[in-house]
Amino acid sequence: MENLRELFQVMTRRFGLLNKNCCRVGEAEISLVQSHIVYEILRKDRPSMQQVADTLGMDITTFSRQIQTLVKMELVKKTPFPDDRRVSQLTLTTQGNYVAAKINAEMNQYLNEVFSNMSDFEREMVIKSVKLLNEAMSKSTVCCKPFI
Amino acid sequence: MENLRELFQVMTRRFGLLNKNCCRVGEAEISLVQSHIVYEILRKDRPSMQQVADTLGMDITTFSRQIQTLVKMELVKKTPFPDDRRVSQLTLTTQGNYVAAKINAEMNQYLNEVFSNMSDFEREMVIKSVKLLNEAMSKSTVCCKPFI
DNA sequence: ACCTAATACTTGTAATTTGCAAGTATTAAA
DNA sequence: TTTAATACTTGCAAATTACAAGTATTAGGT
Repeated sequence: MENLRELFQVMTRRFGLLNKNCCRVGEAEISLVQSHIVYEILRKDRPSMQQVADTLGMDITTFSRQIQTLVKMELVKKTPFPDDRRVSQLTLTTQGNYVAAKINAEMNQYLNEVFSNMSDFEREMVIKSVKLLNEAMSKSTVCCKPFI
Repeated sequence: MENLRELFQVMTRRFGLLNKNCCRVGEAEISLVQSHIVYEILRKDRPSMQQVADTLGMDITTFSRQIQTLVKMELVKKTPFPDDRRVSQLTLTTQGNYVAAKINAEMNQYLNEVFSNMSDFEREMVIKSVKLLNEAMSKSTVCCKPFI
């Protein structure tokens, strides 16, 4: 059998680099982790800090400080949750939404370019495969902490 | 069309977390970036610093210091290259090889578990897809700096 | 051969990021 | 009503990062 790990290592590294390069939006420059945070806040509905931190596998203290910076940058808003005043609900500001959309567009542009090098059949196969992988990984018991 | 970016974001995050969790080898604990470095040194034949740094998309100064730590940990050896004394050739020590092998084994164990949730057909398809993706990404002009 | 430029790396420094310990505030459970 | 658990925040101190500026070596032009 060919080397499975090598295949996946190279693939994930490429995507990691992609994420790294795609976080400059106009004047606002956000880090890789910050872009992941913004992405998750967009995807979920008013999530709590703990929720997002768990999803991303981040230490809550590190996360807390990252949120502080994002709030200062006026990309994220923290509102106390009325039903349980310990928790803060996270939302994106208008500017935050803009930044998220911009990054999203860049990523999709890249993905489309990647897929443009494939036939329709191949494209379908790859998409199906990624879905399969995601499902299979979520079933795994070996790894990893954040069970998304 | 379904949301391409979401699919890939989730997949790469999972693999990222996997890498993060899989770097504890006995007493030696190495960081995520260090494990990437060790992996690349193993894969290449006596690479130079610049080579590995480029492959990983790391700043050479950051890389230099990471190598210093890995040398102190006795996982990596730096030898001056006779034909060009500016360059240092990187190799793994015995212990370095052991650590690399251990991490590799863990990763493969995880991958095997993931694949055990699939049929033979699906497994073949996924592997073929990852290969396709790697090829397509390497052809892209949009991204990313390190052209591996 | 000789001067200049380019390459391969290293160090100074300063900012950012990280996580453990230990804190506060609030809610749940006994 | 006391105790425990949860959701976060701050005090640190260590690790990581990158820009600027350095050294050493090699390549190129004349």
